Amino acid sequence: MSAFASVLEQPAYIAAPQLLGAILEREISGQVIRVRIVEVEAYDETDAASHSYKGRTPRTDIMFGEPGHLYVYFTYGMHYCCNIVTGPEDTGAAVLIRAVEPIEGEAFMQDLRKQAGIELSNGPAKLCQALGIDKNMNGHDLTQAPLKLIIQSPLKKNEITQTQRIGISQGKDAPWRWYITGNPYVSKP
DNA sequence: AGCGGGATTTTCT
DNA sequence: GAAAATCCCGCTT
Repeated sequence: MSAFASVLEQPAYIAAPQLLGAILEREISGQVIRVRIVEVEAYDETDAASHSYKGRTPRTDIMFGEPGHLYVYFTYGMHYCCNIVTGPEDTGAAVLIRAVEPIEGEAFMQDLRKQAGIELSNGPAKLCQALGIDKNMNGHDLTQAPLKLIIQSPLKKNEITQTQRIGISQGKDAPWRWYITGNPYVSKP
């Protein structure tokens, strides 16, 4: 079994820390952008903060679908955020990507974002804009172009910080946020 | 440096 | 009708 499937078929809170350090490869307008995931949060249907908590709706349908697909949601009337659906299938689980670090194509990301430096991708709505992700990408299979997820070998435990999630009112107690310790693109340490 | 409002979709009360 | 897994801008200390 590939690393992709064996990681993502697990529950979100187990898959999430293993996605730190993974590479996202985006092809858009003939350009290639590559970034590294540096901050994630886990959500599932047992979790009051999750969109899937209150059951399956047209919007959350993707979360209950196949692991390894992309769940994009529109929020606050202005912003897109993207998640990686995890398993087991039909559990309404996903990992929110909160921050990424540019590796390649940073100049083109700046064109999409109209911002530079840390501001390129140190937050969930920011990185979606920098990668040109919108609702047309909802349900996309992350093994396929133009957006691929490439999972790397797991980071050492001392490179990862685990803490509580950000920007939610319910379920604040669950320590379901992970980030790469000391990485400058992390939205809030 | 820090607070407060605005933008405006999907869902629930 | 209001709140939400957010960000940005303008105003005040």
